[in-house]
Amino acid sequence: MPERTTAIPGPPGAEGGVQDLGVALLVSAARFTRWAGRAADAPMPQALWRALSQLEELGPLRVSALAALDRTSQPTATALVARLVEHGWAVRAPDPEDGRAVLVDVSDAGRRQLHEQRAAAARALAPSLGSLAADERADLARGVAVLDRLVAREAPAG
Amino acid sequence: MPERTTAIPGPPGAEGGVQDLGVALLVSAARFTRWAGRAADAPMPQALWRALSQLEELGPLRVSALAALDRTSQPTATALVARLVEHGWAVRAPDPEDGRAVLVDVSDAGRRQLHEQRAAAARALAPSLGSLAADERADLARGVAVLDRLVAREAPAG
DNA sequence: GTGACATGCATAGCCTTCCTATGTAACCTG
DNA sequence: CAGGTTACATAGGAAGGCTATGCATGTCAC
Repeated sequence: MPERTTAIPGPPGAEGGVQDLGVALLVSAARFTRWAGRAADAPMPQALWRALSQLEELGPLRVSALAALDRTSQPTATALVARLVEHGWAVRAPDPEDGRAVLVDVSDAGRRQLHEQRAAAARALAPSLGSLAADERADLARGVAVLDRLVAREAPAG
Repeated sequence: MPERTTAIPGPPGAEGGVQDLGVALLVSAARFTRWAGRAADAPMPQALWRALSQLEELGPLRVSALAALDRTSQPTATALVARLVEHGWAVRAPDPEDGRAVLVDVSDAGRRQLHEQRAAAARALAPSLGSLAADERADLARGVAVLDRLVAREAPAG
């Protein structure tokens, strides 16, 4: 094999960095997400799991707020909510303060489902993560923390 | 704000870490991928960009090898290759050693497109990454490195 | 050789997940 | 209460992915 030079020149030494870091991060995150999504045979499709997580984290939400948080269009959020409600994982209630708005929240069944989903994901990933050295896991955890802050910072004000 | 407790509870038991790390990683990676994918108005759809990157990194590949690397089904890889070829970003050649097989490789146009894609992604992410502190970026870079190793380790033998 | 199985890719048909554009009902402002 | 704005729903369509299946080529036992 001709050993092509790598397509993603990592930030080996100097700064080189912000540009490469962004691309490397995007590539790695995308590949990992894809891999993990297939490895874990999910009880719930990704889109629903994402939406349901947002609801659990951030309480009752309007459809449009959910759309903003999930970075989807409002129609997509409407559809997601409809499917969640069909499954019994979320409930819709009129907003007492605004007749146009709808407040969506997780149901108890949704919470249970979410825990199961997370457990399945954890099971699927455990072997791989377990094969890492302790300091690698620590690096990964710090990276995740930064990533969380990054994404949160870009989040809509709500 | 009611301050709901975090959505990602840990297993009460012993080490606590690996499980949570996996779920947190998956959640963050998925959210980041989704956010970045929308923020960068991509000249090329994600699926094509993924496939093309693999081709550039790993040289001429059989369709089935590409499928394995990209964690897609073989029919999906066939479709991706067809679209890449349509755009002129990849070329197909018969495998001289196996009449059934096809060797796919990036074209020069594909390489140019890929560089442009990466530049666009870098531009889109630069402001966010730039807003991080230097040590945060370093943490992130280390995390990405670990993630790369993790995904690579799970990759098919090829 | 030649029949039987294995392998590599293509095709068919379907589902999910998104999008934009547009409609409708409820709010607000003068 | 007319006109604009806001919040959600609906319509229609594209992309990306899957399983199942078909077809051609290799491989191996005999």
